[in-house]
Amino acid sequence: MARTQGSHAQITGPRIRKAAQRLFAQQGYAAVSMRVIAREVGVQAGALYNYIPDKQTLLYELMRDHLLELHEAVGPCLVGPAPARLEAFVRFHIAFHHARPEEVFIAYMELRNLTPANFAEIEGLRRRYERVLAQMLHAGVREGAFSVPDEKVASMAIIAMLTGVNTWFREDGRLSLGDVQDMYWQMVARMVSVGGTVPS
Amino acid sequence: MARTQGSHAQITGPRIRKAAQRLFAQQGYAAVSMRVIAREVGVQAGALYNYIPDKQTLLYELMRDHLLELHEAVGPCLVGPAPARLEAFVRFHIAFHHARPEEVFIAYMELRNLTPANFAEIEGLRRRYERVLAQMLHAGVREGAFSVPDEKVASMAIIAMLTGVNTWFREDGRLSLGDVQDMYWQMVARMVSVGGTVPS
DNA sequence: CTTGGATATGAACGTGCGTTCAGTTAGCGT
DNA sequence: ACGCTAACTGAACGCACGTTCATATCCAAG
Repeated sequence: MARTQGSHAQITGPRIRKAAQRLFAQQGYAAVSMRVIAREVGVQAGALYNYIPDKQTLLYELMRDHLLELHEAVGPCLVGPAPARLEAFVRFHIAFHHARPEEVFIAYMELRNLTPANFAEIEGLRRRYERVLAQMLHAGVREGAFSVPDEKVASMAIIAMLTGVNTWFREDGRLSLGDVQDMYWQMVARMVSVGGTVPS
Repeated sequence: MARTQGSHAQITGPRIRKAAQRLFAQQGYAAVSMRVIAREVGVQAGALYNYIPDKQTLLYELMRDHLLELHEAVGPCLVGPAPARLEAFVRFHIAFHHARPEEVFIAYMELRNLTPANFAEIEGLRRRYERVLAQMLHAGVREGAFSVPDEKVASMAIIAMLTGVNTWFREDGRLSLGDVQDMYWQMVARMVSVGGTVPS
C-alpha cells in the first residue's frame, strides 16, 4: 500500500511537528524514536523523511520556530516609557510561555541534543531575547526610573524567575494567570525599585 | 582476564557514580549507554552490575543523594531572625548550586526519566526544600520584616532566579561569585521589602 | 483515459541498547 | 602454599534505533 487515502502533504507535515513537539517535551529527544513519532501521526517511519531531512533538524526547527515567534511577539512590549515597557514584558513573558509549555520545555531542556552548529544558532536567538530585557533595564536606569545592582545580572534573574512560572503554575490552582502576572510584576517592580521606592 | 589489577571495589563504585554524573549531565540520561559509562571507568559493561541494580537506580540515587546533601547543608541557614536567615539562604543556595553544576543539571533535567515511584520520592524532597524558603518568608511576614504578594509564589520566584545563576555564571567572567551573591541578595531583599523599605 | 508526480509502504541495513551469566583471575587469610 | 571469594571479562540475549530505497498507490492535469 501507499497513500491509503487522499492527498495528505499539507496535513502530514504539521502533524509530524506537533507530534514530535508533544513527544519530545514529554519524554525527551533522545528517548523518542522516529517510529513512535510516525505511529502518532499514523504513517510508517520512512514517510517522515518526505518532510524532514533527519531527526536532528526536526528538533532544531522546533526550537528555532519557537524562538522566532517569541521575538516577533515581544515587539509590542518595546514602546513607551521604561516602567510601562518592563511591566508589559513581565506580563508578556509569563503569558507567552504559559501558552506554550511544550515549546518552552524543549527549548530549555534539549539544547545539549543540538549539533554544535544548530546550538550556536539557537543560543544566539536566546541571547538576543535576553538583551531585549537588559536594554530595557539599561534605559530605565539611565532615566532614573530603575535601580539595579547590574543590568545583565538583573535581566538574567528576572527571566529565570518568570520562566520558572511554567514549572509550578496550574490552571486549576488557587490563582489565575492574571493573579500570577500581577504578583510577579509587583515583585519585579520592587526588585528594580520602580519609581525609586517600594510600591505598597 | 578478570580483575586485571589489585582490589578495586571501594574505588570502582564511586568512580561509576562520578562517571555517570558527568556523562548524564553532559549528554543526558537517555543518550548515555552503560557501555560508555563502563569505558569511562575502565571496565566492561557487565562489571557495573556489581555496584548498581540497573541504570534507572543509578540515576535515582544520584538525584536522591544530591537532594539529601542539599537538605543537610541548608540546616545552618535556619537560625536567627528572618532577614538574616533569608540572606543566608540566598548566599547558600547560590554557592551550593555553583559548586555542583552537574548534580543540579541532572536534578532539573532528568526528572522525566525517573520511574513514577522514583519521581515521587525525588519530587517530595524538592518540595520539602521549597517549603524551607516558603516558611522562612512566612515567618518574616508574620514578624513584619517582609512583605510579599504571596509566600508560596515568592518562594518559587526566588528559587528560580537563584538556581538560574548556574546557567550563566562563569568563574572567569567579570564578576566573582561573591559579587553575584551580593547582587542577588540585594535584589531579593528589595523584592520582599526587607525592613519595609528599599535599601539604597 | 492516460500519465506522471506526489505520497506512502514495508523491508532491510548495520549498529547499539540494557542486562545476564558462566568462566577466569587476583589477592587475602590461613 | 593454597583455597576462597571478590572483582571482572566477554559473549550472548532479543530488541530497537535512524535512515534508505524499491515499490505501490492515489490524484490531478492534459
